Amino acid sequence: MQLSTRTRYGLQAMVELAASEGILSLAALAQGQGISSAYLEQLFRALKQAGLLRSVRGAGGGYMLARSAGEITALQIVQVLEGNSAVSECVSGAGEPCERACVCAARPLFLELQAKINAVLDGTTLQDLANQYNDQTTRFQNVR
Amino acid sequence: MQLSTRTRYGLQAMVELAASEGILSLAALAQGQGISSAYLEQLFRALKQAGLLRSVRGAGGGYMLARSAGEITALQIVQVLEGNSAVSECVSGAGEPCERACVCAARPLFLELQAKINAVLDGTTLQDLANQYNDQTTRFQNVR
DNA sequence: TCAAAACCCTACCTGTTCAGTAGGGTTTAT
DNA sequence: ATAAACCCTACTGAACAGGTAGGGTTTTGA
Repeated sequence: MQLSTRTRYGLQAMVELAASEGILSLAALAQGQGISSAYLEQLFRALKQAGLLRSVRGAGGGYMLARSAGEITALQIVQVLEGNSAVSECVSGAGEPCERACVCAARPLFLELQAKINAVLDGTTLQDLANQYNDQTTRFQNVR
Repeated sequence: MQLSTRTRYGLQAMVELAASEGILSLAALAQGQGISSAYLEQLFRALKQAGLLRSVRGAGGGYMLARSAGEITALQIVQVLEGNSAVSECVSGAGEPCERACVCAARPLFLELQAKINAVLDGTTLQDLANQYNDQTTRFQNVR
């Protein structure tokens, strides 16, 4: 039931991009999160192919959001990075339900669960997260 | 993000027990779901240790719910069968948040997600699922 | 009584996935 | 032209999911 680290790292890096409102290099982002840039690169490649990121090559280059932060939802990011985002195969939109669907005792529960999860993810944009992130960081710095 | 088959099978079997309102043998339940009784047994042992099931040994024995179906929630079952029921370590009630919690961009999202998931699971009892199951089965039989 | 049904328990196995590394390419600013 | 930075493929090691195997012990019912 856990989200993968791919998703966690990817989300965090996307929020940093949203908060910085500009271009950031892979190396800078990776260092900020304490992971290797090679690993973060894999995640960013997937996000780029999905149309959520744009990249600028060459010295001084880096990554930036392909759209405004308010137009990118957590759901979009999760769907790209999480291999299997459905709670159970039988409720993944694409595939057909399992052959026992019409007698599956748990399916109504799974459907409800999936709906709520998607609602939360789809209702949260990078802008929302970036705002919270800024508040949090500010408070944190004040405390120090 | 998927639930394990342990959880799915366990839930389904528990609902069957709730719907039958009596004692059922492991063999009968396993056959009903098309899995081996040895596998289902593992799940049931865990559920028994957690106080959700009672067993009767010997010929003619089997398993039954330890409490009424209305008093057993999906959350209880999931927590027993799903090794790691939290969306992310940093929001699992027991452990402390990760060392980056106060600067984690994604934590507010994870907290909200976890809360909604738990609300759905905790708000669903075996009785609810058994009712839906009976309705469904009845309709299905009528169609045939 | 005694055999079979049924629960009880511990190991083990096997394939997949996660998490991450390695290492070489190509583009571009300076 | 050189170094920064993105681009891409392949591989690896550990953990876990999803079972199987095989031997107990308890109890019923003929």
